[in-house]
Amino acid sequence: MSATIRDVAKFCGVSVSTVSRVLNGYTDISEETANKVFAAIEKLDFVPSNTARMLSKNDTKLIGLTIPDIKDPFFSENAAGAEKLLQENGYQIFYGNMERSAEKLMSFLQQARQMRFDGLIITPDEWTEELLNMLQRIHIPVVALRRRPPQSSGVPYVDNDHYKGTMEMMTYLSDLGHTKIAHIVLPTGIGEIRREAYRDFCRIRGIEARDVEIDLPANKLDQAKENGYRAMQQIHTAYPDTTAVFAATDQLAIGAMVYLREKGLAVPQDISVAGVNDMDYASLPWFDLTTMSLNRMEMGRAAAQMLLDIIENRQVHPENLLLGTSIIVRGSTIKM
Amino acid sequence: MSATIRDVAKFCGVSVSTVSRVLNGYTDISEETANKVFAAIEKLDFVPSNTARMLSKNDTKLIGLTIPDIKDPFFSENAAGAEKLLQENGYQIFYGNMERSAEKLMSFLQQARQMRFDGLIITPDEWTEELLNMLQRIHIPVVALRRRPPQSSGVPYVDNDHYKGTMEMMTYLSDLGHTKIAHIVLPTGIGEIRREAYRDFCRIRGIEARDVEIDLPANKLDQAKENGYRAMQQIHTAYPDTTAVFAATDQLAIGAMVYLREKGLAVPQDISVAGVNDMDYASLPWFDLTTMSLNRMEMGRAAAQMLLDIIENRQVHPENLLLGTSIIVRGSTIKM
DNA sequence: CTATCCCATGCAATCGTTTGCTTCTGTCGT
DNA sequence: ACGACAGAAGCAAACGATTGCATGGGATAG
Repeated sequence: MSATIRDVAKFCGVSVSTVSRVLNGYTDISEETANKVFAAIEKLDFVPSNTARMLSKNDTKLIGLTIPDIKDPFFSENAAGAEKLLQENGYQIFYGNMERSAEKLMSFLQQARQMRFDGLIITPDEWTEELLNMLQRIHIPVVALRRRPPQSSGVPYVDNDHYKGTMEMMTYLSDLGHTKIAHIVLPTGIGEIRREAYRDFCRIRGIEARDVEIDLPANKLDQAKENGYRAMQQIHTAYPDTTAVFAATDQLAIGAMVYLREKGLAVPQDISVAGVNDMDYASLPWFDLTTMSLNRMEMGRAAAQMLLDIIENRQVHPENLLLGTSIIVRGSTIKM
Repeated sequence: MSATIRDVAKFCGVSVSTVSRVLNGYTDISEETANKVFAAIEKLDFVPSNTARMLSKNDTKLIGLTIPDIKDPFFSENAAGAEKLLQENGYQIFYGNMERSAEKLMSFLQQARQMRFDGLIITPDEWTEELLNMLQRIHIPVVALRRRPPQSSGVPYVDNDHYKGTMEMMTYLSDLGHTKIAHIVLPTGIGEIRREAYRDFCRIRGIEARDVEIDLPANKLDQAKENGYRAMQQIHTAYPDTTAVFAATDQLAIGAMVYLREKGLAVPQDISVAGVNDMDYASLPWFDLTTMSLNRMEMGRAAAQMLLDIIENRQVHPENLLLGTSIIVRGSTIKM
């Protein structure tokens, strides 16, 4: 098919190793030879086979990165952040779309091993025994994103500091004068951390905790709006005097707003609403949503950096990293 | 490092080729030997090297797929559609995030060649000479998605039938009694097709064409909302009696709605608004947007099917494919 | 003038599979 | 009893690079 390094060598009457050295920019080659080789490469339209190179060098410069749900732009931005840094360091990213399926994750990891990836950045929906075993077996450096692995696993991870962020949001709402603040909880590990922060805050300030958990399975997070609606309904029924709601995602917040407006309650005049994520439509007039913004790109970048440190042996066992969040104040929250 | 096929062979006292045949499910192997081999594989935790296999078989089962903009969920769904079919056929997808950069596309194609991809599905922002030359050179089967390649290039493509879809939407609006219908044009190839359909429709029905083109560069399509706002402003100034607007994307439509409401005009009572894409927030109460829905998943799937047909020589030169669209009627459009 | 060293290049093993051919053994038909 | 045949397994040559080591020749030093 395509020309090989041998063809190039033959074409300009040098040995294969010489061509290889030219290709890899070795300096102990006479300029004359180098030029001949370049000319031949051009002429024969030769492109070195990555496959052969991988085999020969026994490393692939390939990093596997899982995307839990390709439809969720959040993850895409994580990925974009990681990609940039890795490419700068000569690595290619191999994406795996998990569609929220643990099974797909397993098969991706199996693939990773067959393909001899140099590293992995994963965002599992759940840390199961099976997953930990698999990671153990494949002998590929791995860092986790957004889902805290069990301490004992030794898998380093990068996430936003949801505890601190929640505290900040609650402080913000509290400083506005709100004392009856509800919280819509996401039934995930992260959700639990935020709930914990929420409850701690309530305890410290001596206000009532009003958290309601939505019952959406982890693989159906796209029904978030409906769930926000239902959660708001519950809150409204159980705690009619609530003046502020902190929802665990913007989508939940929007669902809540839909409910409130349906009931003739004005946001923010009657009740303040805040979310998490700063999705791109959060800034639209109707929503104008106050939200806790996560560092999407930066997370990916940080995870990639961590992985590179491990792969290139700069750091065998890096510290976990919790990135700061920030609160974006818009019109959906208002002074009591 | 990892165990090789040789280790397995040695371990159970057979030849390398025997192990290979077991691995590949050949039938001319005694059951006894096969079992021994399986046991050894298990014991040694052997995983065959894909790299070596690729080199040896001279094919990679890798398909490159470009994503113009990872933040746009539209493309993600294209990808998801393609992925499913390809995986069913034993291919892996290698994604490339182009970030709307022609340069990145070129370097991805170069990569594709080095990696010896078996096929490519690309969605270029523009069909440049440079791009066509590159495709010519790399000798990899390719199909295009969503951007019509020049006829002469011979690159087959899959897209929605924007002409027909636009006609349908215009017919719908017209049937509602609207005769003063404006159109917000996207400055892309697809935009041009829709504009053409729009103008043809106006000519046929004998109504005035009121199309305004937005001036957003192709790499800044995320500013669509601002542009929709400005376009609506232009329309409102130039044609104050307009009663319906068909915007080329949902985001533009939303930008238009923002403008209208700011000016105290009610949608749909004063003016009907329709978009294209059925983005997930189009169905939210405030927007409740009538829209032309494109077949996101199906497009990816169809492109993948076409590519497989070429790769596996079932069809050397497939016909281009235009998928049907459908109009989703919601509350943003109303009878005159 | 020769011993030494360096520069540029070639040789050949290696990476881990696949696969066409050969070889061996035992069975069956005649 | 013997050749033909088939089933099961092995040999060794690919696949297309990389790289440690060997080698040749010219320049330099003593």
